[in-house]
Amino acid sequence: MKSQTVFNVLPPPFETLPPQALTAFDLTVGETLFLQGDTATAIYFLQEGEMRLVRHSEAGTVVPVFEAVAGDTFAEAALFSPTYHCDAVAVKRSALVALNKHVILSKMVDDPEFGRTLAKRFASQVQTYRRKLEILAISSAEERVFAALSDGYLTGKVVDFADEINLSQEATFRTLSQLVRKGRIEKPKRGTYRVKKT
Amino acid sequence: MKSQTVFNVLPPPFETLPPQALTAFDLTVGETLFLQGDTATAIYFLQEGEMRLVRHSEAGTVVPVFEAVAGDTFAEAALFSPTYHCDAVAVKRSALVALNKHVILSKMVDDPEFGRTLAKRFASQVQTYRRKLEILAISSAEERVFAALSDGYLTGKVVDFADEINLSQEATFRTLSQLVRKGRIEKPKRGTYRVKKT
DNA sequence: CGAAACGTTGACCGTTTTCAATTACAGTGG
DNA sequence: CCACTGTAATTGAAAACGGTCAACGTTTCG
Repeated sequence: MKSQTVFNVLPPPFETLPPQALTAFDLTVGETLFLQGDTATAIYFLQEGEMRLVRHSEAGTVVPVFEAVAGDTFAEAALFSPTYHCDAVAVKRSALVALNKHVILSKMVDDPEFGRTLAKRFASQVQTYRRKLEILAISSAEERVFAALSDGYLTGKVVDFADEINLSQEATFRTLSQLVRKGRIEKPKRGTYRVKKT
Repeated sequence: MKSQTVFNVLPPPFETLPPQALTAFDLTVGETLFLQGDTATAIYFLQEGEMRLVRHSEAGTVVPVFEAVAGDTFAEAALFSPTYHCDAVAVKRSALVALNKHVILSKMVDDPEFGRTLAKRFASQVQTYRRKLEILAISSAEERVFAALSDGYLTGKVVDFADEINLSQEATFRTLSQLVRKGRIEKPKRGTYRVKKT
C-alpha cells in the first residue's frame, strides 16, 4: 500500500513541512483510510483520485460528509480532535499524502508564518464553501446558472460545471442557451459562455 | 450608529481579545457596513439580526456570497486581505461587534493558544460547510430530509429546517410524514421527528 | 478514418413548487 | 375559563420545473 514520495505540489502552508512529516501512498478502490473513532494521527492531501467521507449517526444511519477530489485536503478537523469523526474510503484509485498532525501542531506554535498561512487557507476555504452554498441555495436553474457563471465557475467542461452546481448537464445546457437567447450571457464559441458586460 | 459595548458571548477564541479590540454597534435595515474594495480593518460577529454579503463580478452582476445570521462571524478572509471582497448590508436590524483585524493578527503570533483556537474554529467551519454541501447535493427530497435529520438539523421549527435544506416547507412536511409511514423515522409528538434507532 | 468525449436538443415523466385551505396549538386579554 | 389571534403544522390539487432517456452534431486525437 505504501508507495514513494513523488508528490509535487502541496498547497500552502504544507509545502514548508519537513519531509519526515509527509508520507505518500496509494489506495485502490474500496480501500479504507481510516474509520470513525480511529486515533487521528494525520490530515491528508489528495493528489489524485477521489475519497468519500461518511459519518455514522447515533441512530446508526450513514450521512455523507465530504467527497474529496484531486487537490483537496481533508480531515483537517482531526488536528484538534484525538479521533477521526468519520470514515474515509477510496471511491477511485487514489494517491495521497499523509501530513503528520503533531508536526503541524508544533509548527503552528514555532513558526508564526506557518500558522498564519494555515489560518489563511482555512479562512479562504470557509469563504469558498459559503459562496458555493449560496449558489446552491438558488432554486431556479436559470438564476443558479447565471450566478455560478458570474462567479467564474465555468472554466473547463460544461459537464463539470453542471456537476458543481448540482444540475444535470442537460438542464445546464438548456439554461445556458436560454440565457443566451434572453441576451443575459454570450457564447463566443462552442462550449464557452460569458456574462455580458454591462 | 455606534452603540454600547453590551455583548455577552463571542465565540472562541474571540472572547480572549482585549476590550479595546472590540466595538459594538447596531445597523438598521438597509444600512451598509462595508463595500467591496473598502480597506479591511475588522472582522465581524453578528449578535442579532441578519447581514447579506454580495459580490460584484467583473461583468457587473451581483453574486450572493453569504447570509449571516445571529451567531455568525463574517469577513474573516479580510484578515488576510487589504480590502473587503464584497459588500455587507443589513437585511434586518442588526447588532454587531467589530473585531479589530490587526489586534487579531498580532495576537495570532504572540499567543499560540489564540492561534490554535482560531485555526480550530476555521477548521470546524470548513467541516460544517462541507457537510451542508453534501446534504444539499442529495437530489431526492426523501433522502435529503433523512440525511439532514440524521445529521441533527431539525432542532427548532420545521420551517427553519426546510429552509436549511432548501426544500419548501410543504415538501418537507410531506416527506417527513412519508418517512414516518415508511417507518424510517418516528414522530414522538407534533413537530418533532427523530431517526429510528437501529 | 474512426472512436471517444464533449456539446446540444427534444420529448416525456416524476417530483417539487406554488397556491390555497384547514387544523392545531400557545399566548393574551376579558 | 374562554374566545381571540397568530404562528406553526398539515393536506390537497394543479402547474412548473428539472431529471432522465434517447438521439445526434462536433471536435479531438491516435
